[in-house]
Amino acid sequence: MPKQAPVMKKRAVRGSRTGRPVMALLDLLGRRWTLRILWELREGPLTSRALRTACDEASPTVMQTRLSELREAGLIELLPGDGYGLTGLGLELNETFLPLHRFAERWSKQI
Amino acid sequence: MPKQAPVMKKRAVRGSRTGRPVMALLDLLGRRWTLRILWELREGPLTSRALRTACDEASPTVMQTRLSELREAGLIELLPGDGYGLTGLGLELNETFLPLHRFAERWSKQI
DNA sequence: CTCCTATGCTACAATAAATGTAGCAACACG
DNA sequence: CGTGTTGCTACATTTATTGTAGCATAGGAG
Repeated sequence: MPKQAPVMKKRAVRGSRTGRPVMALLDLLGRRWTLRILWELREGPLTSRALRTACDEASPTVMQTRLSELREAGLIELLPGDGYGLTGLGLELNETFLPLHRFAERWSKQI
Repeated sequence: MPKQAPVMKKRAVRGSRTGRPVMALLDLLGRRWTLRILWELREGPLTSRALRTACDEASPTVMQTRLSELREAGLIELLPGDGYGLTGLGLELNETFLPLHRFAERWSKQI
C-alpha cells in the first residue's frame, strides 16, 4: 500500500499551524462561501449586500466573518463607495480559478 | 429554513439555487476537507486511513462523507488494494490547483 | 484452523459552525 | 426632517463537524 503518512500535527483548528502556506490557504478556501465570494467578485467590486444576494442570501453573520477573514488574508479590500473588491493578490488567486468554469461544464456533463 | 431549490440533486448542489455547474462545484469544493483531500491525492492513491492521517486526523465521519461525495462527483474512485485515487476528471481538476502551491508561498510572504 | 493486522465504513454524543431574523449606527440623498 | 443604503452585530435555532468507539471483511503469517 502506498504509505506516506506525513507526521502531521494537531487539531484542524482554523489556520493550520503546519507552517506550510498551502495548507493554510486550502483551509481558508475550504470554509463555506469563501470560494464563492472570490468567484462573485471576479468581475468587479460588490457591496456586502449585493454579495449576500449573489451568494444565495447567505447569512450576514457568516458573510461578514468571511469578509473579515479574506480582508485579513489580503485577498479582498473594502473600497469606500464601491463595496468589496479583490486586491491584486486576490485577483491573482482568482486567475487560478478561471479554468474552473469550463471544467465545471465538462464535469456536470459527466456525472 | 428552506434554502433548497425546488427539486435538485440535493447533495451536489447544496447552496446553489441556480443549477449552474460552477456553483455546484464551488459548493462541493467549499466543504471542509474537500480541497485538502484532492490536494493530498495529487501524487497518488492513499488509503482512507492514510488520508485521515494526511489531513490532520480529520474525523472518520466527515472524511467518509467527503469521500462519498467526491466519488459521487466522479472526482475520486476507490481502487481495491490501493485505496482512493483521483479519476481522470479529478486529475484534471487538480491541475487547476497546481499553481496554488506557488501562490501560497507568495501569499504567505505578503501577509 | 486461529490470531493478528489493516482496510472501508458506521454510531453517537459533544462541540463548533452556519442560518435566519432582527436590528444598530453612520452616511447620503430628498 | 424622513427615507434608503451601507457595513456590521446579537442571538436563538438548526446544521455540520469532531472525537471516540466500534463493526464486518479480507489477507497474511503462524
